Amino acid sequence: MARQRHTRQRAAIEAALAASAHPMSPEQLRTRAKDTVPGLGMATVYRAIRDLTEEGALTAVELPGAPPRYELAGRGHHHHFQCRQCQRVFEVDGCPGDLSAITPSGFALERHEVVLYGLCEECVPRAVMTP
Amino acid sequence: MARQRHTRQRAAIEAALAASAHPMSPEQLRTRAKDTVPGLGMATVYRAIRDLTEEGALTAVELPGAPPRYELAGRGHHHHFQCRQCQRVFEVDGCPGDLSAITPSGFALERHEVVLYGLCEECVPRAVMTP
DNA sequence: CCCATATTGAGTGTTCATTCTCATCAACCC
DNA sequence: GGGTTGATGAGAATGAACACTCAATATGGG
Repeated sequence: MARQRHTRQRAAIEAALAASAHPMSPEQLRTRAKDTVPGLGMATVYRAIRDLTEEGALTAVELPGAPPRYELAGRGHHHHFQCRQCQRVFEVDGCPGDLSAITPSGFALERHEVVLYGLCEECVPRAVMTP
Repeated sequence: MARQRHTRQRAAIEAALAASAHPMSPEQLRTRAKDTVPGLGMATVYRAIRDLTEEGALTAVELPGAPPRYELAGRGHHHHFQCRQCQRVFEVDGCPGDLSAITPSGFALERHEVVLYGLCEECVPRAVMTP
């Protein structure tokens, strides 16, 4: 059922999501929201994720080999970049475009995911120094 | 340590991998190999996967939101198509090509994954009939 | 063929992510 | 301000994927 009361914890979770530039794991979300509501429990974070997703306000970002991360919905079509060093996930604005050319014949293409891997802006310098 | 003896179960697992046109989950692998070795246990499948991967003969295919599947190594760069109906994963030969154009500036792109979703050859007809 | 021992398989353990339980707390209508 | 009751939080419970244990089995060199 939809929630009926406004609580500090729910507000903190939504604020953390709105403030973040990249999709967040439930743990990351809790850590951020704890700045506002120190006692915040994991169960509350998961409840918020469930409810917001049902409302359509939150989108799950599924990456290979990792639990889903979450970002606010309505950002339009985009992809993600995961840093192999810090593990953080960033948004990528572009898109390779129409992939029907590489779709096997007889198959119906409905959507696609592209994930880029490498080093993020912050980890590139560190990698150069450490051979 | 590397294995030292040839066993029926190991042979059955390797044969199942070689015979399959698409990456297989550990469960699928066990089901196929059981045709040859009925009593095959999961532990043996997981041990085979570990050993073959260490030897470089097996590659893990990580798909978003699903446990890894495995395919024999040495097939060259390619991507995958997952059917939303039967959940099977197929190989896709093409590749969108150079994605450095959409990589955020300052980031170092090392590799990419592309996953296509939709209906496979077998599920397309069924979907048309069932509205 | 025999036997030392690598390998197997059934069951148990572990780990991780997520959900549930329920007593306590706090929104919000009055 | 008080009371109703929905929301929270700590911890236990669940579920999935995979690794470990160990007695029984089977491989392959001699």
